[in-house]
Amino acid sequence: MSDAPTNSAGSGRQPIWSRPERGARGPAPAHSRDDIVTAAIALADAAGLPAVSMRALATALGTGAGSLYRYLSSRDDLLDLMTDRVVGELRPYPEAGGDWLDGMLELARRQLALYRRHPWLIDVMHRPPAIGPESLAWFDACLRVMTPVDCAITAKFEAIAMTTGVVTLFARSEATSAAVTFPRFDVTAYPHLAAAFAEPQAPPPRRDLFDRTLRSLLTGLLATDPGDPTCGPRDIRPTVPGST
Amino acid sequence: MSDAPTNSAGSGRQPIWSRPERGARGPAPAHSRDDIVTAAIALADAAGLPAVSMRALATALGTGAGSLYRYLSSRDDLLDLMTDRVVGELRPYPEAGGDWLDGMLELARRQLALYRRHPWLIDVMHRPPAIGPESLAWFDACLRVMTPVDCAITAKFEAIAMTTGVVTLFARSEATSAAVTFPRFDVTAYPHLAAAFAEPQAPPPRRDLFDRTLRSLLTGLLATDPGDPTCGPRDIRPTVPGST
DNA sequence: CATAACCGCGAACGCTGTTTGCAGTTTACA
DNA sequence: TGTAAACTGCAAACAGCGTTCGCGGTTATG
Repeated sequence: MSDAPTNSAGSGRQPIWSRPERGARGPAPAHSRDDIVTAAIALADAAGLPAVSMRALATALGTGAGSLYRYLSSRDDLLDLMTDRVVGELRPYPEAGGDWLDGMLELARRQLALYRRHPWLIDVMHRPPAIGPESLAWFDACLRVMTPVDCAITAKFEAIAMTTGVVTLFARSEATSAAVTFPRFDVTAYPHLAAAFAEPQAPPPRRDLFDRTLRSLLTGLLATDPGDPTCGPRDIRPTVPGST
Repeated sequence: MSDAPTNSAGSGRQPIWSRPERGARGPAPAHSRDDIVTAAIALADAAGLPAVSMRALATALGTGAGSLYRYLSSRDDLLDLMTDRVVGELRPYPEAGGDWLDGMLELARRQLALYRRHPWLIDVMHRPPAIGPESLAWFDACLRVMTPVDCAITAKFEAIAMTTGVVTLFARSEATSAAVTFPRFDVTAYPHLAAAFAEPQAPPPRRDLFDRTLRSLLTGLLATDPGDPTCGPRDIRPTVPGST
């Protein structure tokens, strides 16, 4: 557990979405990619990602572990498919036209809800992401929401990356909040920490930390540097979705 | 790989730092905790975290895999020790007195440098952190730097958590930047993405993304406490074309 | 001195992802 | 139509992992 991340692209093979689901010669496969992914997601939702072993998945499908390699070239392929499948749950995406910051916040909130619905996503996301069609659609939706923002595309990509990153931070923080227990140390060596714990317990934490964090981040990344031509607000240029 | 994170505290045992390094009865141990941790870090620095298997580590120490369990109750203990050891490399910590934002940025930069020096830290950090003495010292340093900020302690803890989280985001982004390759899809289904790729390649990405991100984040998180002028502007919402 | 505790060691357990060879089935092509 | 290639399912096996267990030898305590 918790070792170096890998994904299917790391092994030099092309992603699973560009491989045919079945050959044209032999008998019809007993299962489909969708069936396998559905069963795997059910297992992960029920008992976490470690429960999705090739043997357990095969058992759930009523077959053997080795047979799964007729459909997947590796377990990473399976995780890629699972990820892209649940990313599809983020649909339908909001239309362009509203405030871009509210739009991005809505997308981020939906993403956080997805992490809550499928906590194993937090574990999967450790690996370099394998971008499937649904992930591309989500990217596209982000760019559409940010259409009114007139800055370099790289800045928008940065904003997307940081947004999803912050979402994962919150998701992980929520998932492990109960496990963060400070050990009983000799706190005299840490005066500020001791003072912090000595203070009267603060009121319940602000509930809008998620929104505030993302608002600060996005405005800072996309709108705070008017002197820099590569980022920040410029002239209003009417943009049409889909136009180059 | 990339499965559910665990740490030594998860198994209900007390952290390794509160367990005696050796008993008082038998022969002197052939190795020390520090030796083992040093060897493990050397292995991880050289070949990544997967290279730090109990067998490989034992071989590097000239012993057997099972013998390591005289010193560690699990591999998670080893990872905890490794983490806390390298966190010690963040010392010496800056004195209080300067601008707290600059101080936090300096701490964050040092943390990022640590991730670059020990890339396996990115993989280790997936697990809920086991807080050792060096981690506590780092926490204390953060609180000391933020002393002039007059807000609730919970807000400072939030700021620390988000800061280290953003650092890990950047570290992971740097470590896997070469692996992020978009697949050759039919981009016609993703008009905004296609438009983004059709645009002339943007100039090299801004170098100060790290600083800008953290400045936006920290000011946004800590400057919202009413009645505190030292925390900076309260309304950082800029004027962006397209936003209502 | 005896006893309990500790150390190093090697073999083994259960688990993982993955590979391989075999038998049976379906399709494509000559 | 016949044959060969390609494909499927399956069980066994491989290599690796973290971890446990029982063994003899060593050390400190009562």
